[in-house]
Amino acid sequence: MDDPIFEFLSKYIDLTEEEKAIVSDIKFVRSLKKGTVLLAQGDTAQECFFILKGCVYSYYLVEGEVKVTEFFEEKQPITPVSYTTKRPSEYYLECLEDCIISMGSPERTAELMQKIPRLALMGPMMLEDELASQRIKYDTFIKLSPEQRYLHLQENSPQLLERIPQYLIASYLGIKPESLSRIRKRLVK
Amino acid sequence: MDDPIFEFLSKYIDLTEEEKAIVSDIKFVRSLKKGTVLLAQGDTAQECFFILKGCVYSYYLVEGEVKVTEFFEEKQPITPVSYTTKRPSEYYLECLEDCIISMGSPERTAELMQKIPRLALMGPMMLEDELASQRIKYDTFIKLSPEQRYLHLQENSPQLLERIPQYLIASYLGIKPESLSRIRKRLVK
DNA sequence: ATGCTTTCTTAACCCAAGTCAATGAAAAAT
DNA sequence: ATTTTTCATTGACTTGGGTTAAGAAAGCAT
Repeated sequence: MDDPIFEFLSKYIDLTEEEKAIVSDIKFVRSLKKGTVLLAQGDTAQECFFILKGCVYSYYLVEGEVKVTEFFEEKQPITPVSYTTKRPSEYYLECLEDCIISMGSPERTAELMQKIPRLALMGPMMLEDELASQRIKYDTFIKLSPEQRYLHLQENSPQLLERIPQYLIASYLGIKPESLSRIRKRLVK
Repeated sequence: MDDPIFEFLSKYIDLTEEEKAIVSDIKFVRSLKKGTVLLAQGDTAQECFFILKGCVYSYYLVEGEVKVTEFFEEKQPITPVSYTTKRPSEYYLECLEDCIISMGSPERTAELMQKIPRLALMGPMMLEDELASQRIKYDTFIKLSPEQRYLHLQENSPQLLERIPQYLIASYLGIKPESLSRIRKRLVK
């Protein structure tokens, strides 16, 4: 059983084979086409996600303009703010490629917790990790200029530059596609 | 007993008078002069903080330049990343005014948890709040231009503009003091 | 293959923020 | 009270990202 979901869970908790079988039994996987909107602004999230295959991004629509805040890849969990707060989402979640995604619902989560109580310990641990990475993201953005942010991305997540269109990378860096083109040109020298 | 610390705790948990007495007994309060460094880059935090009076800010030193990431005021808890991870801090925490601060240590926290076990429930709740506000901060920064960020601050935290020197506000907005001066001048019209 | 759409690049021009330097105002130190 | 230091503003000039528009390149569908 080399499901990516177990590789992820093992970061927090060691499951027995029986427990893995329970998880496999309960989990709900769907294949989604590129462009599928997992969560729209204004809607309240009914599900959280775990990416088995593919790539998802989150963005705000500000006066008709896309402002990308995050890319998610394989083995990453996505817990929309709206899923936690039960209030309408301020941002979109959309598949950037054809995706295979495990969908989490409050009901399935409750069932899992009931059958494997110690899974509940994962919650705060994931929260802590999430908070740490969110802080790093903010601090990095504040500390660096657009050009430095591009270099930082190249250094730390080169695979994103391969798989994601440049106009979305530009948005993620807080600049326009034209500016990213110029930055890349400058850096070649 | 109108200690600000109880007003804060009541957001998460209702304490009886006896429990409040226990908290009062264990808590450790100190008065600190303006300019006191609560945590220096490179040091590992031994304490977390709760501001009873005064104002604290966090900043990175990047190539000799101060990059402010956050201001903390009365009734705000400060849990340095370094306190959670036990690794050296990447940023500074410093008193912007004379402060009265309640200091939290692992030992005192353990003692509190032992005497009032349900306080442990607060941890994940605070984490969740912290994560939400961190996300909002990042998203706001990404979505807005420097000028819009200034207006946003004026709208949402006008008291900060009163009590904090402009060159630190400028840094917090991601710009230079001269630029903030010009923005303010533009906006007067 | 062929055309159609999406994405990327380039160029010319504009504007806001950065830089450097000087001055003035306010706060702190003595 | 006066000196010193810190903070805020202004001006002249530079720089880098935004805007607009055009064309090239890469993907996609038929």
